[in-house]
Amino acid sequence: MTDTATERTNTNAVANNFIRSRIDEDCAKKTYGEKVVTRFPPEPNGFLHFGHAKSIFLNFGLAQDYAAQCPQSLCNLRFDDTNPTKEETEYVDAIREDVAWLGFDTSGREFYASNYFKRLYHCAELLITANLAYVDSQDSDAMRATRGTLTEPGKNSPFRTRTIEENLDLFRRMRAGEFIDGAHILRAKIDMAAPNMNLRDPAIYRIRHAHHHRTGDAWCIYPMYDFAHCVSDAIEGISHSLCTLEFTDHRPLYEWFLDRLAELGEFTRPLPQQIEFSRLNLTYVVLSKRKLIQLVTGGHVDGWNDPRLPTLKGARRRGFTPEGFKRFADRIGVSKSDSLIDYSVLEDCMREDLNERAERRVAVLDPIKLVLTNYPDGQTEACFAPNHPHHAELGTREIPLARELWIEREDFMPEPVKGFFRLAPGKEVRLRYGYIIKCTGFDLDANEQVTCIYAEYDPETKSGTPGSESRKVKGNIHWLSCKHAVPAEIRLYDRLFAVPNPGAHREGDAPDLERDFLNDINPAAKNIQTGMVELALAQCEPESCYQFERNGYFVADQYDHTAGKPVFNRTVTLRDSWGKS
RNA sequence: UGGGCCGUCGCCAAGUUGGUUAAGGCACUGGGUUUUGAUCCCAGCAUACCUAGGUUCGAAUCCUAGCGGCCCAGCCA
Repeated sequence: MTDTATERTNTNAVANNFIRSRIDEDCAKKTYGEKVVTRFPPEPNGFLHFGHAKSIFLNFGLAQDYAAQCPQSLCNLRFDDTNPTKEETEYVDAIREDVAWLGFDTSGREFYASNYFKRLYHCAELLITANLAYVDSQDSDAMRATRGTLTEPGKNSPFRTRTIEENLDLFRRMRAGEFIDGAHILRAKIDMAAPNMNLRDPAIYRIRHAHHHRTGDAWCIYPMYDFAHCVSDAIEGISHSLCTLEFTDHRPLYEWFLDRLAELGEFTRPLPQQIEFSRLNLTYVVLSKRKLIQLVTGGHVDGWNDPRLPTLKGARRRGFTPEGFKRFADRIGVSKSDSLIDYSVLEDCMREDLNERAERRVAVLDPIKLVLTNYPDGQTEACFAPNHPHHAELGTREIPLARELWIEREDFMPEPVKGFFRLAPGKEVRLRYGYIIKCTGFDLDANEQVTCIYAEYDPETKSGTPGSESRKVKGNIHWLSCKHAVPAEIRLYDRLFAVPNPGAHREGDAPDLERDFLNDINPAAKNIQTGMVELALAQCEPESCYQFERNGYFVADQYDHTAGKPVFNRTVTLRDSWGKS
């Protein structure tokens, strides 16, 4: 193990990974001089999701970390906008916001593949001139038919032998708009018999008479990903171009383009290198763009920022935090093996972050009335609760106690089961920050539902007073004075899907059975109810995070929360070793 | 059955120019603190690195043969 790797382990910092090792080598050899330049290259055709968060922390994090030893290290936000039929400005703005939300300032380092259209076009002509690209006039069906299969080589196009002059002429006319979509296509001249399908004369430029969100109608031909991406990397001086595993087979093509262009004098070495890592797989969610779109357009969720959705917009509204995502990214690491991360890992990361930063408050989510029969009617007294158990400097706040209180319905059992140590007839429990009480009875309605609970308090046991510690009770429940609480809309969210792998085969399924992931949606993932909260909670700002004691972490809704109508979303519950067993 | 990538504890993941006892995190289990069944603290947790052979004084690391998983036949990215 290297010294730096040992340090990382000892300081419990980010673990070493194969990408860092590669970069370390390049730094040691000064391959790229004093810089490590990465890029985050989303296509602006959808919203960013949890998988992108992994990539963002990887790319921006690397540039940030290496800035210490390689001062010129940077990470570019680059919109990969080479397909005008799918991309929109709306997404560009949303992506920029999400990246900023995660904590990365992209001002001054915002790039677009479309900014390089002229240069890309020039590179294409260069390849044609070098007899390394040709205009094919077969239609897409014919191209598919001659591409061969995984086990059989393809056949050369009849247009493969066109002269350089003819190719140049046709390509220029393509660019001039003389042809309709699909009439011709520019292909790299590599090898139709290559075992790697990507090398069988891949398409470089296609005709698309479409309006581009940034270049308007200036172009009617657009470069393909494989061509645009490597050239964009080279133009921006990217040193390490990180992408997911499915692009591994594209690397030879990435290198082919850049090597040829370097030989032709268009780029100087060192050239950027592509390195692949495995994409994020998470249980209980779907992360494919197609499925996400289906959920939104099919009305299965309430828009792209639905708190149930694994989009960054949804996460923010759910109350997930950038710091929580950072923890998550560090925890799952980076490698090339296919991994499946349990959703609880993400939830734990959010809990850990929120535990540290969220002030405590009291909310009764499913209120039932408790009457202290020996407490004077009309009397009110102050109880004091710390705002954070580990941070005394955050102070305390006053919580008024009176005769009639709201407590959590599930904190009372008329006939307690074994191990239940909250309130039950004849049993004692402490009102958190208040007195010890003893249950003396309860009312039932016609449906045998508990409607009211009665108890007597012990005046000698008030929290914080001398002698209050003399008697210990195991149970400790939260409460709110009826007169001093306000109703709030409480949105209880849970995992979007009811099964770990939505849409996947299950044991016992017929081999040919096709399951629809939509059928695996968890109908209980959203549950809206009215609870009672501390008075001051209504006044908080949207997006304020709190721990509602004994209930979980909640956030004031980004859009709907107002002082007049408070709305809180449950981010994640507290861990509960009682509920488990 | 073409090519590429991967296979180390329940989940991640170091280690892979062969060298004594296979990092770390999460989960889990046990104990302690605690006015949140939360948090926090302490301890435990792979004679074993997909399998089988082989090379070697010595192999997770090298060789051979298998097995298993993922990706690729868009004028998408």
